[in-house]
Amino acid sequence: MPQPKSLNLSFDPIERAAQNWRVHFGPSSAMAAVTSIMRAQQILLSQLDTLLKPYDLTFARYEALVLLTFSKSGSLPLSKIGERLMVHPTSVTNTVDRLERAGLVRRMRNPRDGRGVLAEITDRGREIVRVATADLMGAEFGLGMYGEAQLQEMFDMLRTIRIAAGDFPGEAGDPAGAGAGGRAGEPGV
Amino acid sequence: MPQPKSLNLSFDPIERAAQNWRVHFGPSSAMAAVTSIMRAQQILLSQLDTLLKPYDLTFARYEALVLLTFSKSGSLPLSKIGERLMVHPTSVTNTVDRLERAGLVRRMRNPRDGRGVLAEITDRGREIVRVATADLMGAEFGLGMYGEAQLQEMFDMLRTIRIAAGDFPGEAGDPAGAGAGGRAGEPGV
DNA sequence: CCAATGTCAGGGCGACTGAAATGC
DNA sequence: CGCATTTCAGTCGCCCTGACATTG
Repeated sequence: MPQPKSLNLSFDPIERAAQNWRVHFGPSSAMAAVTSIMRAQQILLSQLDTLLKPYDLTFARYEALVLLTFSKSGSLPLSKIGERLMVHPTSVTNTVDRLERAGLVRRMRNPRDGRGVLAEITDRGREIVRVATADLMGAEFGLGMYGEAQLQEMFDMLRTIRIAAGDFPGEAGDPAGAGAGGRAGEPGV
Repeated sequence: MPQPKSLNLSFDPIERAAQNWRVHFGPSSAMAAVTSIMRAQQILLSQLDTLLKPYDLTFARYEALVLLTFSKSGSLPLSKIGERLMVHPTSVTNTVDRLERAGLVRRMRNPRDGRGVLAEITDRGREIVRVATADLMGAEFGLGMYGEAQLQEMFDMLRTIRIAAGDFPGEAGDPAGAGAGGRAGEPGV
């Protein structure tokens, strides 16, 4: 958990860094953007973890729990969890360990693949997700200062990075100028 | 260092999560935006750390080093470094420890404050910054897929979060209060 | 046999708390 | 004295590598 300190500077440290950067090295918009993303993530993660602390959850563990509630049977192979949450297999093991110790999840052998293990959410797990989610939504995930359109814009903008990183195919450009209007809706899949 | 794995999914995991979210909990743009920021940060940090690895630097250490090159004397009190980089005092000690062990920085007593310690960049440190920076700029900080205007937009957008978190006063940047839309400014506080 | 799944051991990194030494 | 600066010890969280057992 990063530091949520107010740190009350009288100036924007990133903007100042960008100015210095320009003087010493040249153009700096990319550097300013990267640093902004880093700091924004730090702030948000800190806020979310703080909100989740009463439930003895971190955001990573919360995400895993939510994922399980989305599945029909309330259970998923650890491999699937790792894939969807984009985390390393050993991290999944660790996450499930903690959730299991907290009684929010249960490990079971995968009936359809003896190599695999299923994580199944417990009733208690479902209840925790319910109340924790209410809290997070109440806090608007720390993004209450944005409007719907801005949130959409942010999502669209950052998707470019994820596509470039090879997270998923992403099919180059938007089909037939669906650009601004399109939301994260279901793309016919 | 997070996983830079391609993970090659056939769909956007965040978009899918957003769809599920809508079904189970309701509106989800904030959730999608937060998750996007998290993933973008992970991707970028991974790329930057990979670029810096040949120099035995992490992005955090690199930032500290760069900050020192910006100062006139090539040295700064550790407290100042922590303030500018927005990191915890103990983290600064740790960062400077590593930089010092690598011979990129030197500790010296602050002549103007016996309590304080200065970190001074060495010639070798300056040289490392030079080449590492060239690498990072060559890679456009992992943001080469964006245009100048988009980078600017991203910076502006994320600044709202930083201001709301109290990083700095904000809303003072624009001359004559030329507010291009509602800013999250607090007048009295 | 080879591939996939999961676990464990071990290490790195960064953030944090609490306590202490030093000097203002 | 209180306060600021820095360090150290220890903890925690997450990520990663490498090795291993089990199973398909």
